Amino acid sequence: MPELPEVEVTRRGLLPLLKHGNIVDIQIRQSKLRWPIPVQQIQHHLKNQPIQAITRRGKYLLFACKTGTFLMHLGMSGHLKYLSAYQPFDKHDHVEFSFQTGARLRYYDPRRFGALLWLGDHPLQHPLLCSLGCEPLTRAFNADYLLTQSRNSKQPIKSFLMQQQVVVGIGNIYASEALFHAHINPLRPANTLDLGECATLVKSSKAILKKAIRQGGTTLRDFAHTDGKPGYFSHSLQVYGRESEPCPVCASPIQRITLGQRSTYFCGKCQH
DNA sequence: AATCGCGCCTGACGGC
DNA sequence: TGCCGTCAGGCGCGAT
Repeated sequence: MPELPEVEVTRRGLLPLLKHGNIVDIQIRQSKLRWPIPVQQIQHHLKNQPIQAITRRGKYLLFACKTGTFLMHLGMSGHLKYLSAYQPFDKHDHVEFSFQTGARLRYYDPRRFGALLWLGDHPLQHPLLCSLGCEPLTRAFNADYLLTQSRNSKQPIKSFLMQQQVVVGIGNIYASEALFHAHINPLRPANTLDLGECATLVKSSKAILKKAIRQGGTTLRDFAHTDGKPGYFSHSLQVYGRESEPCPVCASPIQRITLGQRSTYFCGKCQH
């Protein structure tokens, strides 16, 4: 469940963990994720430590402890289960952290494209984090920034928007949604957008992400108390996954094309 | 320097 | 019923 809104909703849902005392046990049932989990380091640095803060950078979750920080990425299919007591393990429950109070945090990821790494004392200097672009919901992501960044890129704007070195957190779904909202054709070379279009796209991206996070608030309750199924937000998607359906604005059929080997949805009439 | 395409994995779904 | 191809929300890497 990997784009920024889902990760942010997950982060907020996990904050109660800060009150569950020390991690008393870490069970790693499958260490082969995108990179092998550094089992020894994780065990050594986290056992008998409380989690002091949970933050997010792009789609990465960062868990801070006195001994350092560990990173979690949910890949394509990962999500976290926050249990108040033991439950039987699912086949794809790869890691479990048990807390003093009996609460448990489980990392579940059928496709295993995710990651769990130990970053130590200077997490933001880690290679995975140090070259990330700005956070989309901050003032750093603005029209001037997007204009400057895009000047020497001929990439389709949709692919460009998904580059985490430019702006973090926008994945395949929200890229299509933001461009639809901004009335910009996903195929447009990034360097052909003018300042006004950059402003619109920035505004649209922020609006879409914020709305998704708000709706994730609903999912948050499910996340904490039921089986932890990820939120899909599909009911609010305007174009994603809606090939051939009428455009919600002009009713002409939504088109699906492939860009950078990813499905891309747009309205050929509304988006220029 | 920028961009493309591959591969990592499992599972769901549709067609035959 | 089973088999097979296709598709899936990410991302780093090597090749061009």
